[in-house]
Amino acid sequence: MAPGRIAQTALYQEVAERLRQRIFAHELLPGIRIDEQQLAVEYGISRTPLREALKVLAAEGLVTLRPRRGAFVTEISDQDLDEIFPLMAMLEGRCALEATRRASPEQIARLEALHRQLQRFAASNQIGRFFEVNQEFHLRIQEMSGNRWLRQMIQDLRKVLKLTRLFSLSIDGRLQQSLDEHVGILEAIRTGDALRAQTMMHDHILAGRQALVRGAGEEARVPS
Amino acid sequence: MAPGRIAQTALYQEVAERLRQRIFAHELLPGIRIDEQQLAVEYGISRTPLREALKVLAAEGLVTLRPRRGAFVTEISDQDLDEIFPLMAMLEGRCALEATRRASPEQIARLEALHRQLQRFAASNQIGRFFEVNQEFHLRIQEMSGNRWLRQMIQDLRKVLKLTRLFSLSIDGRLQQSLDEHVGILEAIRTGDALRAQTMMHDHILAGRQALVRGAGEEARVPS
DNA sequence: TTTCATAATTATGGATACAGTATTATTCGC
DNA sequence: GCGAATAATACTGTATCCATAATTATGAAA
Repeated sequence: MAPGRIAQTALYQEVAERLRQRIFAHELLPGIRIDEQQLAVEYGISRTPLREALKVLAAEGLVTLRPRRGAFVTEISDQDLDEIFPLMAMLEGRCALEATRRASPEQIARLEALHRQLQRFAASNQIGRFFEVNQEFHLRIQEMSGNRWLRQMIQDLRKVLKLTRLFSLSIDGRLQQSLDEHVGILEAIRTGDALRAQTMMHDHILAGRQALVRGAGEEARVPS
Repeated sequence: MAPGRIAQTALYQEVAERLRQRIFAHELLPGIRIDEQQLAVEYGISRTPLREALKVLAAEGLVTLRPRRGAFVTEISDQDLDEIFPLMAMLEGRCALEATRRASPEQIARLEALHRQLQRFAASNQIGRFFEVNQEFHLRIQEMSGNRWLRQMIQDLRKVLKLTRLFSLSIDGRLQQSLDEHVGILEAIRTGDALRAQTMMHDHILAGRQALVRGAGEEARVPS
């Protein structure tokens, strides 16, 4: 093990996180086999923590373990996407509902600050930054809902979604459309209209999926 | 390892399943520490597959791994229940909605057969059997929804719920009330009223939680 | 030339051994 | 007698080793 490491977190957790990042970065593409031995050598660790990390990722659905066959990055089908997005819409809609009911003025102000950041990144067409802050925006609302399990569930699904190359935001006009939808959501939260916030968030998520379907085939390619 | 075992599934999966059953049977109570070494000796296996099994259970939320402290059976608070039940209600409601839209006459007939079984077990006050078939009833509707992710999500939450001793069905009158609610759900599914099926299932789940809250303190004890 | 069977190689799954850290108990000092 | 510090013990975390199963390659036969 590398000396100087404080090792407060277990090694298998670190390995799991590194693998997650590589999967999310599409460096490890869905379907390919994850070579335990090679990775162990590459990371300079033994196979034991690596195997434990793979078990964790398998439980998250990011990798699929075939007995005696090895670990493979999970492949997500279009049908999976069609099943997951409506779920996400429902769950995030619920978040918006609960968040609206419990929102404090400070929390709303924080959301609006994030929204202004989004506007800036959209104006300068910084899609990467927009993507990050957008995640932060949604995460914040999930936290505001006060329901730990609801938030966890959404995060788990989002991990699975990150397996695919979803660049709905890079589709022409989607960035502005997304911003407009955020304005509506914020408005509903600000005025305390929980049901409207729920509906708008719900439709916002589904609109993301719609943009994907429309832009199918022309999705951006990222050189691994 | 026991000879004669075909061992198609990995050992860690078997161990995980055995531990799950012991946790669900409340043989391993929430909060207690799971002794790796002792269990390894007890099962006649090494610590390696046991540790992998614990990682899986941790991902499911059944056990909590405290770094350098060991594995503990997860403790569920009342607040957790208050957060989980509305979620379950929403998710199972959604299942009922989708199931209604896709229901074939054969599937409906199968549901009604299960319902008749429930009536029999209720009449003879066989709570254990009722509980089992009740699970089957709900699971069937989840499968009918055709959404793999929705079903998985509900099953995951249900696992966590099984950590606690939830015997709402053993509370006086709840058995009959549950049956009545099922009648309503079945009626909605049969007539194709998806929205009504959703609402009724939603309320059915919440009613289970309500019964629990009312019956708090007087919950029945089940040996093992 | 293609297909099937057998053998060899490689990788996964499980066991055992070792090191490091945390907890607990005992002893010493105040 | 009580509290703190140090030492010992026990358990987690990691590495190495071994066995078994799967896959691939090679050779022979059709």
